[in-house]
This record gives sequence, structure tokens and C-alpha cells, in this order.
Amino acid sequence: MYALVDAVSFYASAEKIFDPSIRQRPVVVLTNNDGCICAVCPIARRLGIPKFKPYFQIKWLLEKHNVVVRSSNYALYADVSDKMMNVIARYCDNQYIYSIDESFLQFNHYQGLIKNWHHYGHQIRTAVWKETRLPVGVGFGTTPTLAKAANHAAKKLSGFNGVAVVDNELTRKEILLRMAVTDVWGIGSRLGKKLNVLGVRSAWDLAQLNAKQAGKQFSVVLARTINELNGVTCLDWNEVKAAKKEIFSTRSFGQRIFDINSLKSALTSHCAVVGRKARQQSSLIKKLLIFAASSPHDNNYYKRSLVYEFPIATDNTLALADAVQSVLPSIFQAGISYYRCGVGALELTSAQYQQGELFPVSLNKNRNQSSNSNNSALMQCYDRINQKYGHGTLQLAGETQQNKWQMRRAFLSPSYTSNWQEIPMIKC
DNA sequence: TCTGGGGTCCTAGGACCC
DNA sequence: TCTGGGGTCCTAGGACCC
Repeated sequence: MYALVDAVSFYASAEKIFDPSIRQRPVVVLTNNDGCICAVCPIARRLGIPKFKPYFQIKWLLEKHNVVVRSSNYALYADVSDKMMNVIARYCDNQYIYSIDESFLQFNHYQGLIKNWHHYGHQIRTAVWKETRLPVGVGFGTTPTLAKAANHAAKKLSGFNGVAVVDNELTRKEILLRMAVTDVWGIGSRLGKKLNVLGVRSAWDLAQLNAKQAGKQFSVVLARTINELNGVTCLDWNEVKAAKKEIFSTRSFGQRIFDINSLKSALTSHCAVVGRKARQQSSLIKKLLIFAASSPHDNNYYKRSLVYEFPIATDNTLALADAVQSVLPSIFQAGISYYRCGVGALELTSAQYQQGELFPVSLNKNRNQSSNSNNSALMQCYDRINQKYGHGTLQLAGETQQNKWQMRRAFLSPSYTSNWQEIPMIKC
């Protein structure tokens, strides 16, 4: 049995935890730079506020309904997420954190111990609510895809009230019949349209297709989804939590930038993020994509990217920053109004099976190749300090000039959980 | 006045080579 | 004179998710 637990409009719910005055009001949260709406609380959803629309286009609607608008407060969400995940972890023996607000659960040593999954789901919900004040949906299923479907039912279909269990034919059919095909995990609008043409409208219709034929006509991924909907596990646990094949860090700037130093500082801080994530999953980076661009909405869209290949795969942030340094002059062009930049690790290899050096140290000057062990100890220390005191406590000198490109966050809530000055006060 | 997210994976098609 | 295959690698862009 698998479970998927996730929060109801997580960012918006997180905003409501520490501010009781907005709990009964419609709330939306914006993406970086207050660009788009990325979370809509249930009250706001009922007013017809759409997700992923540019904020400035929808501002009038938000004002009309007196909607509370918040910028993304990642420090807050990360803390709230940690708390939530810790509570959930107590209810299973294997948890995979799939995103900031979603985790898959497994119950390997619970065989026969849980008599009533429905009841168990409500226990999880109640505990999370009591300890974090976050509303969650809990879906159980015999495959990861069915757990996802059950989670959808728990939150979106009437009559489920936060918990759904797909462990028999009757509920499987009931839930899949009530789900649009595009509500199935992995079926987006594009594929949905093609399937509609074939008369496949509900998740149940999709489950009736011949997996092999659909696989030939569309893709292996679709074949897998069909099998999973029929209770045949294709995504085993290791696949669900497989190491990432690419790791990107990209961001648009709060204000346009024009100078090479600002660009360098932004790219360097992206290196720090990518390096940290690579080390987290024990990967080494062989190729790093580095890019900078104007806005695609501009008249003369400009984008330059370069792939830097390391002689020897590395997970060292300093080596990544060196790559940026060496590549930057050929990416930067004076006069361009830069809107966005980023770096991405493209070719990742396992740190466990690192290829050794044929011609060590003396033949090269690259930082990642000299004294590898020293650098890996340095990075471990760096990660530990930043984990304990917060990301950004230790920075490369190159990333410090941030004032020019910091993102716009005009509606930021206080750092309730990460700043002594902003801790909520209770007045008696 | 101007404003338009971010991450991951996959694939089609082009460039290049023999 | 005209026509012709197949592999690898890279890139841009699409699809999907939250």
C-alpha cells in the first residue's frame, strides 16, 4: 500500500498559520518577483481566482473580491514543511519527500497492523492539523499513481472529506469515473486533448485502454500510467525517488540588470544552489549549462548559453563558480537588458563510482582536480554550517553583490519562524 | 511606467562524421 | 550526372508538474 499526503494550497495555508486575521478570507500567494499567482486558497478558488495567471493581469479581480495577496515567503514555507513532514513520518516506515508539500509513504512492516486505512488517514490528518495547523489530503492506493488519484479524490471530490482509499474495485471504479483524464498524474492538457479525440474522457476510460497499444501509439510513460491505474505497480519505490538527472537553478531578476558584475554574482549564487543539491544526492557534475537572457516578451529576445565541461566530474561549488567566471565573458554582451539567468547541471554521475585521475595534480591547475579530499571536506563543512544557520550564512565572495537583482517581494509576510524580531507575539 | 515562475525530463531535428 | 545511409552528439523547445 502506498499513500500520498499533501497540503491544501500549501503556500496559502502556510500564510494563514501565523495570521489568524486572514484565515476566513480569500488568500493568494505570488511567485518570485510577484510575477504570477501560484497558490489559491479554497475560499479564493470559489471566487474564481485562476492559478498561474500574471498578477498584473488579474489585479482588478483580486481587488474586486478584496483578496489578501502575499509574496512567496520561502523561509517560512521551508520551516512549516519540515514540521509537517516530521509529523507525517511518524505514521509510516518509509517516507519520500516528493516536493515541498507532498510526500509518498510506504508501510513495509505494517502488514495486518492497520485494520482500517480510512481511519488511519484521518489520524494523520488530525495530527498534522493539530501540530502545524495545515490542512492535508491523504490518499491511499495500491500503486503510486492510484495513491495520487486517491489524494485527488480526497481533496477535490465531494463525499471524501480529506481521505480516500483505493483498495478495492468498487472505490477504484467510482473514483476513476469521477476524474477527468487530465486529473491523472502525468496526463497534461496536450495529451488530454489527443485522448479526448479517441473518446477517452475520464480516468476510468484511460484505464480501459490496452496498455501495450497505447504505449506504441503514444509513449512508454502512458503505458505505465495505464498499468498503474489498473493496480499493476510500474513505478517502484526506487524509481519514485530516483536521483535527479538534471539540476537547475534559474531566476528572473527583481529589476533588469546591465552590468557583468551583477550577472556574475547572480550566476555564482545559482552555482551554490546547484552544488548543494548535487552533493545532497551524491552526484558529481560533468557538464554545467550557464545562460543569461533578456525577457522573451522583449522585442529583441536575447539568449546566450554555454555548456562547460569539467575535465573531471565535480560537486565543488568553487569549481562551478570558476566555470562561470571563465565562461561569462563570452555570454555577456554590453547593452543587453538582462531579465533572467541560471545554471544547470546536465550530466550527473554517481559520486560512488567516481572516475579516478590518470594524470593527477601537477598536470592541471583546475581547482576541482587539485587536492580533491581537502575540497570535499571544505564543502561538507560549508554545507553543515549553512544547514545549521540557514542558507547564505556562508557565501562565496562572488555572490555578495545581490542588491541589484534581488527579487521583488512587495507583499512579504514576516519571517515568523526564522527571525527573532518577527516571532509572533501573544498579548494577554 | 511597467509588469509575464521555476524545475525536470524527453524528443525532434540539425550538425557533423564516416 | 545524379543519387545515396546511418550513427553520435548537441540544442531548442515542448510537455508536464507544482
